[in-house]
Amino acid sequence: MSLKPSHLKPAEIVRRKLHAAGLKCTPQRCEVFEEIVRLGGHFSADELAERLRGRGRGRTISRATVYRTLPLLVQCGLLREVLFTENHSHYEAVYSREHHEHMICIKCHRTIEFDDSDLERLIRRIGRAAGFSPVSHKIEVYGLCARCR
Amino acid sequence: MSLKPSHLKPAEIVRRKLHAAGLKCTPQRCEVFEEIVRLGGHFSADELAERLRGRGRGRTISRATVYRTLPLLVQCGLLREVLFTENHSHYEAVYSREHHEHMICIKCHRTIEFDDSDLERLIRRIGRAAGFSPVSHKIEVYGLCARCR
DNA sequence: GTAGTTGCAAAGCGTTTGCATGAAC
DNA sequence: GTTCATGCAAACGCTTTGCAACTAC
Repeated sequence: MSLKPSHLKPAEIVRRKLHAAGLKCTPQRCEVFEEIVRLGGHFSADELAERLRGRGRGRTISRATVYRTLPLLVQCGLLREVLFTENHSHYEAVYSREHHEHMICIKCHRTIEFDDSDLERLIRRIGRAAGFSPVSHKIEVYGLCARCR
Repeated sequence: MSLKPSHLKPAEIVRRKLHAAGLKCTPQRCEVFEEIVRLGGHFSADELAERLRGRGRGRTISRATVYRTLPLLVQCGLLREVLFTENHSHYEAVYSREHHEHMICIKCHRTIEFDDSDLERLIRRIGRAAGFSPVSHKIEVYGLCARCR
């Protein structure tokens, strides 16, 4: 990431990123991203739409707009998709978070985030060895968390 | 896997596994599994239901039965879920296939299967280090395949 | 002014479920 | 005979879309 999020407001980040991608910046898109930053973790499109429906300061943000905006934010590198275990998309902000993977407890469904540089390196090496140019990846480990064992 | 699939017909495999799990063995369940073995790769529930609808030798297999059967086959270790990129479940047979991960081309959407023992070992080690008892995992690497570069 | 975005409501699609019938054990 | 599986059709929940009004640029 070239932008230093800590020095910029979410609204400004999203404005720059959208423009960089040749997309228009609208109040709705800003508010979608601001809400994502506010909630700070994983979320489903539906969940987010629900939060924004109540939160409409003056204007309402329709479910359709949320669904249309999220793929755009992924496209301009502000979000990524995660946790495809359930049958609907989940996202999280790339902004202000380091890359990480997920461990998911098969009993309590809590998720633990982790990162491991050896793992990252190995994944890239394996990809290249297969004639592949790795761009991104997703690792999910299922098992019992410390509390549930 | 304790069963040696190469020595047994799919119908026999599924019969044993279902009984071992205390589930009934029905012609429909056998045919579902036979069709899965026949097609040999990934598939969605819907896709499979479609194939089985035409294929009904004598009896038809309803979409509902397919949807009800797949989780049972996962439960008794014959299938696993994979590729959650799309918004519907995908499965593949565990039978006769070694554990493997997926690389997915972001351009042509072809998938390449791979396996790496270092990677497997590392994943398990990281899990344990976090106080986690890893049971299974899923790795998806996205990028450009050799042909699309 | 133009191209693109929004909200609404309706449609879409994969999946699940209630119920009466039927089959496995 | 009892318990569980099946097929059908209807319901479900998340997501997408057509359209007319509106807004960023």
